[in-house]
Amino acid sequence: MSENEAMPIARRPVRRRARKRYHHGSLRQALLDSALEIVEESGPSALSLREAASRAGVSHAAPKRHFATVADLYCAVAEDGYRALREHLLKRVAAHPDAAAQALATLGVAYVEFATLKPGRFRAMFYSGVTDRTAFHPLEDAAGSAFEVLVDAIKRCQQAGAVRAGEPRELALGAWAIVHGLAILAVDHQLANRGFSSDDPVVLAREVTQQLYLGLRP
Amino acid sequence: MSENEAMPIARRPVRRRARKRYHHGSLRQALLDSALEIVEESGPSALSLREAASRAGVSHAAPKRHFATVADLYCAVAEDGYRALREHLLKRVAAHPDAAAQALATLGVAYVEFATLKPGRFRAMFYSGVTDRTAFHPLEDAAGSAFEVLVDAIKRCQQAGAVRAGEPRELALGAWAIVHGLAILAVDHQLANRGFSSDDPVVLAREVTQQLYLGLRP
DNA sequence: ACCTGAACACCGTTCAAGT
DNA sequence: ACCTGAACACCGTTCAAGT
Repeated sequence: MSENEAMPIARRPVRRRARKRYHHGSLRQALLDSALEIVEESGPSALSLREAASRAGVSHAAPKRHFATVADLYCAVAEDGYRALREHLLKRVAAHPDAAAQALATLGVAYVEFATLKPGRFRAMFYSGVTDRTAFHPLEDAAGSAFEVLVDAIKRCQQAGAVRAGEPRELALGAWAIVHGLAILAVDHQLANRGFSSDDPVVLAREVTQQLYLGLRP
Repeated sequence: MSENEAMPIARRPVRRRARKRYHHGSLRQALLDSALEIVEESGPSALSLREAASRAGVSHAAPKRHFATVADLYCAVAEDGYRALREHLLKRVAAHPDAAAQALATLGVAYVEFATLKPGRFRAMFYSGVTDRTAFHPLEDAAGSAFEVLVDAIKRCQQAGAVRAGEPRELALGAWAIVHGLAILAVDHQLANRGFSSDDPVVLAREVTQQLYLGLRP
């Protein structure tokens, strides 16, 4: 919005600091930090190599060595996002070391909570602009690690007799789908004005995870 | 990809046909058709006013009267998509006029089926590039109408004793979230190489809707 | 009312050149 | 190895001008 007009003045000190040495030293991380700023400020579609370079205080062609194309920068944001998501989930789950069923419910709510805390980052993680993300192995690994947190929680519930028998990964898919669907709909403002019991996605997440646990049948 | 190189030759006849009259007559529809072509060919991020104008055989500034900004074009694609989605859902549900529970299950599978049949269009409907879609009332109305199909199916199930008591809209939200999450993950290639029982999103949709119906509890 | 063509400020991407 | 600056082909958006 109006951040774009104010930006050249606001980032001058950053630019000077970054140019003390010709070799930046940690340009990759600086570009990633800029990228996170941009998506959180203006949404995933506002992310560009040139703007990230500008905020890092380097020329528009400088990112090339670190991010060959803009898709690489998007994937780095997504990878970083999956790592942060995993950390967030583990932190929330740690509060329920013994209660397996409660840990699973908390996990679902925490997923939606993560999305609402950093909507720009979450939307960037699932931004449809990048089609061939399966080619980026670090991203695939980070996404897989986050998913395993959910699979483990399902397994623990089964051992505790709190979840019915079945392939844990398959059950985890349903649990992922329901909270992911809710989170994506929430950050894309698709849930507004539709007569739901609350406007808070986290409250809706509690309802919806409960629905999945109990089932729709009478 | 390589469609871009071949395009100028391929669309010459269209251009001539469109320029027979100075006034195009139905430029809005022509631009929308071009837009659907583009998103299905190259994904939602490839959509642009200039490319749509070019395919419709008009100058790059011609869309202005019909779509003031590129966001308007995205919203028109999304609105059209919701109408098509509603039609698809109604068509599939019509096969089960008496069996309320089976109609509900079919609805969920049909949602994912729609996404996989027209992935570009489906991704465009939920493309994060447009942030303020709530301002576009025709889009909101079309989305609301599609959601009502699901709410009605839930109500019928409750009347038939196939779904437990509760606010129908709230139950519909959970059902929407789980199939929407699965559909989005599928069209964004997030389900590949994760060890699920099938690579077919429609098969997974059957599993997941069944999970929601039965519940995770033992 | 509807469309054109020039104009301007952004992009991504490439490449020769500098350190 | 890492960064710069010029260059080119795309965008969105505006605006005076044509029909």
